[in-house]
Amino acid sequence: MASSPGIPDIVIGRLPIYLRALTQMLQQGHSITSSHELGQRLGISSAQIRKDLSHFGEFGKQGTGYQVDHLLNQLKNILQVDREWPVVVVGAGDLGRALAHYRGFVARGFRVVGVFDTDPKKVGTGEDENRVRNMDNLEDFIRKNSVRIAMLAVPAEAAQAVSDRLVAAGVRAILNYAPITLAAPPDVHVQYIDPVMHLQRMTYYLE
Amino acid sequence: MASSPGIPDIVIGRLPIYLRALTQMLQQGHSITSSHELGQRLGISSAQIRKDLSHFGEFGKQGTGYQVDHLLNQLKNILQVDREWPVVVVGAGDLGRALAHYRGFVARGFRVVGVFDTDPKKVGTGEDENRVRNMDNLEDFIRKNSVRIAMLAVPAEAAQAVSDRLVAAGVRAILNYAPITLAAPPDVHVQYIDPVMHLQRMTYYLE
DNA sequence: TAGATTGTTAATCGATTAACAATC
DNA sequence: TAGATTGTTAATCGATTAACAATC
Repeated sequence: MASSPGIPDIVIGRLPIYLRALTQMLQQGHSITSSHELGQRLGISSAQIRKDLSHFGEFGKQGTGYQVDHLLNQLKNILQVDREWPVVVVGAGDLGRALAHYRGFVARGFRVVGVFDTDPKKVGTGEDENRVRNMDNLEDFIRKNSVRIAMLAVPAEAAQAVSDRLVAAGVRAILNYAPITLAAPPDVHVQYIDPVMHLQRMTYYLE
Repeated sequence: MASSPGIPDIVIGRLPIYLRALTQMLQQGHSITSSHELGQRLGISSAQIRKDLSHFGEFGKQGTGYQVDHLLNQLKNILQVDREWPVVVVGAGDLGRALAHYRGFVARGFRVVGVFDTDPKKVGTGEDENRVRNMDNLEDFIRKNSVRIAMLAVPAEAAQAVSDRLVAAGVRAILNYAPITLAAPPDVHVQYIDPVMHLQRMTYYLE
């Protein structure tokens, strides 16, 4: 999770938000926008958006604003999603299969190229790229396909062990759906998705 | 999303992380811990953990640390997850069904009490509480069951309209899986889960 | 030109960390 | 008692915001 250069992590975290909003704007036919308009949509100040973008260059025009498609492409380039990253899904339970079937990845830079599970009943089920593979072949597959990104949808008890195998095989980014904090080397990026944590954050404010 | 009292939002957001780690510690048989130990596990400084907790009271003992089960219960109380919140899932696609089937909610304060979809082919499928209900009955169901929390797993195009209906019916917390920013009144809390945004955040650092 | 909006600097605000007295 | 760790204060650090010259 180390970030050597000068750009704050929190800024990087907002770029995908901008990217998503700009994509939507383009779909809605907006060809020009401004930091003010974008900010209003997202509940972010216009100053923050301009400041964030200024870390990477100048993308706008005084008096006019930003060309949506141009800014979009710049952000894709910065985030390195102007290409298609192969991704493996580990765990073929309900969630793993939902991830494997999800149609929204490709348009945004990712393609699920392999799904893995230990359960012999699950291995072999599913169509094409979603055919569930045996976990024994995990490392081979990752190496042969130069996979750098994995989504982890196994039970909490298994998550750390699987994570270690992924890292050893060359994975450098893990999106972990198991509700535990993973231990990983500093050059491996881990992000967490745990719906319960989001819900618990909201119940604090309820009533 | 308004937070009137003095406790920073960012602090509230860390409490579920502490809660999760403490639960795991208890399972592993630790009955006592310290801010230092907890911090190491989570990659957070011990000072920050003590500072965060100090907003809510004094939960430790000098020289000793924290009684895990006691701190756990205190945090559950603060976050209001020392009870069981009824939750509806809207959208019975792959993701919605995965959420409906997920066994991990109940132990952490939430119970899926209803699943809704517009598709007549889906309505009526599923067992017991997971039986998919017709969207026409959404408002009635929410009111009758005093539901305050919803998980939104519908296509992006439908999300805003469904959100408006949920809010009108009394929902005050929405966990949105659709990849769009929702517009909602200030007293409605919205959290977002978009795996692609997490992936895009990591690709920035790859290579 | 007049109006609008950028990119950037300086000021403000808030969060994190370091340090330590209190005390178990 | 001696060692350890809390809760809290003050210092540091970093992020956000306000303001504005530049300029399209």
